[in-house]
Amino acid sequence: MTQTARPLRRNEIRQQNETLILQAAEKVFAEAGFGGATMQLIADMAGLPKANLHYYFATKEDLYRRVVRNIFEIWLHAADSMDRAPGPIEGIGAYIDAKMEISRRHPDGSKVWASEVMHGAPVIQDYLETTLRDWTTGRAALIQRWIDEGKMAPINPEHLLYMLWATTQHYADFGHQIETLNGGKPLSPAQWAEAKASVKQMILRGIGAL
Amino acid sequence: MTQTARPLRRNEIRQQNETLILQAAEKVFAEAGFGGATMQLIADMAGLPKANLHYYFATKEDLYRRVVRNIFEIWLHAADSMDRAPGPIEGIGAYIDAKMEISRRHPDGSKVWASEVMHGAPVIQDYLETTLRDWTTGRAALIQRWIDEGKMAPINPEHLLYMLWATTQHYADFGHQIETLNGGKPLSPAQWAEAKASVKQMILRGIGAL
DNA sequence: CACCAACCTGACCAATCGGTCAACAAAAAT
DNA sequence: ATTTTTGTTGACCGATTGGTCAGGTTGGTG
Repeated sequence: MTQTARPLRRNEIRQQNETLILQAAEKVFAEAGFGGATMQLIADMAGLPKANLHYYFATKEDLYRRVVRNIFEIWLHAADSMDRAPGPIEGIGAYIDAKMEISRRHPDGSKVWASEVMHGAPVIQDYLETTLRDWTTGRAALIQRWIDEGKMAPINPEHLLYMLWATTQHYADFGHQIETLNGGKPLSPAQWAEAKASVKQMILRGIGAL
Repeated sequence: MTQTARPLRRNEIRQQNETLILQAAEKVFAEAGFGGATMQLIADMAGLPKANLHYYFATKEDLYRRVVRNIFEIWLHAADSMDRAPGPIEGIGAYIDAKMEISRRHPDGSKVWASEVMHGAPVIQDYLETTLRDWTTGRAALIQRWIDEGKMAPINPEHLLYMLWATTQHYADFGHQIETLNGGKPLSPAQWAEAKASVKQMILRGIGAL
């Protein structure tokens, strides 16, 4: 006999349904893009009537904005390990590990972000100009410090950051292509480990840190 | 007095309008995605009535398919320089140059391709499984040969190819983000040259070819 | 010149979209 | 127990979508 479900309290209902909708939305936005996604599709995937979505999120754009912000937050935290590192081997190595792990576990979020930026960042332009810009200049300064201390080769820090972003996110955004080239099967845990190791090895040697 | 336009011949009309529509479509698909793009928008950008688009391209999907194929063709040709190279420095260096130049001159095409793959390649899956797979295994073998000849460090060839694709296409797909971080201005010719040099330096050193 | 095939397009249509709303159910507050 | 707030939903709406089509125009051909 299954236990009869305890009636939910107000806070629980709200939070449960919001995360349920957000998860469904992330998936649908990733698969169809903002323009191709429909509230009906998201509702079906969440198992709720469409009108219920509009009770929690006023418009499609509001819902989309929340999804994009969630991913951005995750990425910002991924760089924490970079700051507390004595040098590029540990710092950039840990950053690659963290970002590869995100590509593996949140591929949909990564795709939504990529799609948003590709279309001119219509809803998160202010984030790019404030939070992301500050973040970037900060890390560029950190990299420059490592260069000045002789811990790595003299390299344009911004282009290094672009390479880190591009390479790690590629495994999420182009996961379908990689899967197809892998015989139609997703990367196994061992293959993920090899991907991580390959990326780390090439980049760390590429910046003269090895 | 402007010269009165000579009446166009049949072949010219067809070809002229098709390329006009394809160019407009590439731009609109890149900016709005497949789902967000509308035939009306493409028609306006091409300066033709919507019904005329359907005369040359039966459906929106047909038009989209043609756009995607065009980009794919361009990318395939970019690798020609890689084959005729004696080693990785010339071969991979030339490939990076070619792909960076494509990112610079065909950013819209690159975005359409990225969007297509991100959404599960609904219209070019067969190309991925045939042409692209053959291409990839061929180049991976070429890289492996270079490794065996001691011309570069032992590296997983597939992950190297992924890094090449990711890094070069990033400058097209995430061009808006790069532009924002560049103070809101597009990369200058000098900055593009530095981007190219940085990418080449990091990757060629990363694979132990320098 | 007459004729045909290719080209052009305003008007139209069924389908679908994001979003609204009135009526109702359930939980919390009084 | 009654009232109030919060959550739920089927039915509906105006707007927009991809696509059609009849009727007209234009270039090639004999």
